[in-house]
Amino acid sequence: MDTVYKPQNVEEKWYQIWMGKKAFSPRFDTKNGAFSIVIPPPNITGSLHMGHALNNTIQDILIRWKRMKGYSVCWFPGTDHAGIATQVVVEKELKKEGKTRYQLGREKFIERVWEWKKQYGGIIEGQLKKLGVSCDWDRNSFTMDEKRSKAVQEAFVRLYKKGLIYRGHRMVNWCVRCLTALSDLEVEHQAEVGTLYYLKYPLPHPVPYGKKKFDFSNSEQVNELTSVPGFDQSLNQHLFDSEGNMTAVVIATTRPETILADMAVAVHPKDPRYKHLIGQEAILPIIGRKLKIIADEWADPMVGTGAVKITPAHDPNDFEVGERHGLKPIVVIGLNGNMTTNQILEEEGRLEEKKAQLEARAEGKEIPPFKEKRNYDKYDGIDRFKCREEIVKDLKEKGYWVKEEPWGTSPGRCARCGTIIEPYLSIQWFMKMKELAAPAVEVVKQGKVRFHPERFSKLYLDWMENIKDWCISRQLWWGHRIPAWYCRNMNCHRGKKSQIQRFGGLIQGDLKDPYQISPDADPIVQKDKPEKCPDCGGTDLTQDQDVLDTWFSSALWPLSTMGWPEETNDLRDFYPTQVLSTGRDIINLWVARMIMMGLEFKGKIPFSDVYIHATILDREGKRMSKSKGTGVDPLDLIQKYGADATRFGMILMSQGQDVRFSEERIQQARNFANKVWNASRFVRTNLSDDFLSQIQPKIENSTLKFYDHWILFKLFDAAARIEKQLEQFDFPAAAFQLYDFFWDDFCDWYVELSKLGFQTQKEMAGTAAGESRLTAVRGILYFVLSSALKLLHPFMPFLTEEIWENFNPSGLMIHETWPALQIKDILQNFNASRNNFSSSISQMELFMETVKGVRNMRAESGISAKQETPIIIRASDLQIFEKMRQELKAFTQASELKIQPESEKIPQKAFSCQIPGASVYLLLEGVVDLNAELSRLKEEYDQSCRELNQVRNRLMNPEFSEKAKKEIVQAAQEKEKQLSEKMSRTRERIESLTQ
RNA sequence: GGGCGAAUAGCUCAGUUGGUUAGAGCGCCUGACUUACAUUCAGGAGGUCAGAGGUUCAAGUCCUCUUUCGCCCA
Repeated sequence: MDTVYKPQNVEEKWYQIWMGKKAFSPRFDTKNGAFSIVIPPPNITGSLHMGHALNNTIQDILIRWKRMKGYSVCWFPGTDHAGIATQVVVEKELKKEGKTRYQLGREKFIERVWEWKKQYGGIIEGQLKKLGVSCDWDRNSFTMDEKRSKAVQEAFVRLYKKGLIYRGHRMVNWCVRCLTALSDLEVEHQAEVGTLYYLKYPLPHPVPYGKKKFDFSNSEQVNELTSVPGFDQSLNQHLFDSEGNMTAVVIATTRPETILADMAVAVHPKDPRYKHLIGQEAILPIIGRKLKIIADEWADPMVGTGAVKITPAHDPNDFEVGERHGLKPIVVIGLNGNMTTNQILEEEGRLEEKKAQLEARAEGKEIPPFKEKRNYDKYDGIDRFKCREEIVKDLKEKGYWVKEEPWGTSPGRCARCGTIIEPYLSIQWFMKMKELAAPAVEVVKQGKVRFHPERFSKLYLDWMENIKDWCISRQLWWGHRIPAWYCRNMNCHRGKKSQIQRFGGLIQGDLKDPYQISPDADPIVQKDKPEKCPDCGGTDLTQDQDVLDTWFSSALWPLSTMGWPEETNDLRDFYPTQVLSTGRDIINLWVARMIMMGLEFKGKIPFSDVYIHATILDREGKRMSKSKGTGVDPLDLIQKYGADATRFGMILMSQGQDVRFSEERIQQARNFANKVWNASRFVRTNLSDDFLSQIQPKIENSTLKFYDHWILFKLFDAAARIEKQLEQFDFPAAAFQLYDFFWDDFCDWYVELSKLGFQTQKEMAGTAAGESRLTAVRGILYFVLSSALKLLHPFMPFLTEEIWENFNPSGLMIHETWPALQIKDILQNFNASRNNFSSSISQMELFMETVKGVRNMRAESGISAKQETPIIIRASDLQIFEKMRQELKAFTQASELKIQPESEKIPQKAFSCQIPGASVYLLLEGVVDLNAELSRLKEEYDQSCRELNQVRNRLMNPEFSEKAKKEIVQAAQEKEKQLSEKMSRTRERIESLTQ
């Protein structure tokens, strides 16, 4: 064994061995039942980031722990096809070749994506393997593979037939860059400072304000006017003529570019400022369209002027207002985010002229002008934000701009590309969520599905209880194509209903609308393509162009990985799973949907415990970002420190819900791995092969010393805590427990003490007592180390496996049995009594106090640790010190150790310290700096005095002894006794020095 | 606007149902190559627990308010 652990040399080897021996496959020969987890499938375009690394480490800890505990364990791995992301990646590749996906065509493009997937889609799986995950790779799944696609089709058809999936003409979130609809959860909002523009819409004729004719010179009337809440007097000049009649209405908007699509002006029905305008008309600037002034509660009197323009085609709320008031939506922003006047042109009968213009442009001919020019023609085809500037400029020039002010907004942005999304009216597929959510709410409320930490259930419930229908169709090519077909026979009843409709979302320069089929269409929904139309028998059928949201297939993941809808053995054996571990950002996006689908299709929850792990942030506390270069690549860490250290370090830092990454933690873990390695090396070199070949070395309690008992107690205590912490998903606590036990207790104290055991054996070589003591020390070392290695294995699989080979060459650590250590078993195992153990433990504590006291004195007095010095212990109980004379002498580097009753004279030329029940003196041969010793003692005395006062104050309070628990009062009394005893010893010492 | 979380040593973080002198790692200072390990060992310094008020015999811990920061939802 090398003196330094080199992870790079062993990790690959062990992963191959585990794979070769099928160590990750479930074993059904156990009595403990099943334990299964489905992996949150990483995206095939992605590469391993810190979130993956942490999450998969957590799952692997659980999996390896349960495997060692004897469960039939299965971890289902797999990847996700990531519709948009993958399509974008392949499109970029095509762009380098100067091609677009449209040139390739849908089929060819999809072939191309599969090729890409074959080449790069497995990268992340390889990266997970580097981390050491023990997934059952024989059960690997991909959301687009044949089985998973079948599950998607089955689910879609069943939900459609139940009426839980429907087509609808609705306002959706549209990404003008990705050219697809998005669900609400894929839109992110971030506060920004925008502008609120106040624009004047003139009235066709003056309207008297209220009953009276309004007179500006009449202060009473002005007062009446301004007494209306929210009335902005500075607008008077824009609103009234000299007669006091209203001549215009001022609206406030953040999106002036959409005025082209304005269909009404709305005011609140109770708003006194505008009561008299309801039912009147206003004239839309630039366009000249006459707008009805309508009363609708959507208009908020507190915002802007209280009057608001209504653009049914470009705002979800306005759309609803439009529905209520029968307003026609007119689309003026195209699918790509550029303005389009096509619909307006169509209404004006000028669309043919535009077509001619486009054709002329395409052929390079002279472009014929419109016969009649309109002043809004120039906006056609320009970017929506550019258009905003243009329109504001034009409104200013023409006197319609009143004022503008900064305004807080939070525009929706595409979660994938950051582009500001456009509310877009289109035909999409939706899933009805209320009905599906109801049972999924119940299972969480009843505690059948538990979140860890618990508070995340609130997040889940809040969302689920206010759930809206889910837009599941995407205008992409890569994904599960919706299994719906339409008849195109115009003579067929069904075919007529399916007729292609065009909506406003035209892309400028390409008048061919994306294929849209009437919202009234009656699709044939089934898993495979129908041979003919069930109504007319015609074969001219066309499949829906849309694919499903990737999350649709993810929602089925726990079912589909196990082969649903087939009644598979895996479903029988492993569904439901026990734990789902993931990040909090996808609780609603993914976890909630899996619960709904699991209940819907299997009638069972998909998992009982949801663990939400910490989010690893960068050093500044910001989200790690690849583009900003603030990301930490876990593969670099694995390369540098080893997979085990990366795993352990991440766990150490993963406390709380947001964690700043610190490489120091990984280093700490690397150092720990090395410590474990070297301690194992020490133990191994002190064990003979013969010893290891014995099944279980017999250890007689009579051969055990106090520190043997102590380390056993510490081991059992640690094991019990670790077990509990793992059960409670407290991984950092378990890791720290292992760290502290192994390093502080085992290495720093026990291993050092055990060396004395080996020395003793030398001295007593050949004697029976020496031999049995040697066996005992070896036995304890082996027992404690091997137990600790097993406890450590789920956290550091490679290291422990590599070490284990040296102890047990024929077996694998991954197959070892988890140490079931409980404090009560300790006595039985070692045939010892409770008293025996507890006195050993307090003896060890006293031993450590004494040693630390002497070490401290040596450091403070500048005596090297090596220099042997006489030491005197004056104690009330001599026996207890006599019992550990040998160990004390060795650990304090005493040239001579005297254990004396307190009646003995106090040594003069010495440093001293007080420990419970005794004073320890370090005798100095040369001159003792008595002043240094005195000031040290005085400080100690003062400190004790302060503490004593605190304790006494508490004890003197009658309420304390009345109300506090007995143990607490007793502890305080004990403390007082100890302190006053210590103080009298210190005082005695001070007096002896000052006399 | 609503909700959640955080604020503890120079840095990153622990701190169980309130109960001895508030801990760890790193960093810093002092000393040591002690036959498993310098990725080590021994010792030390360093904290008004964000601020104010309250409950209690007792508050880092519970309650209220304030300040700062992060996240989520609308």
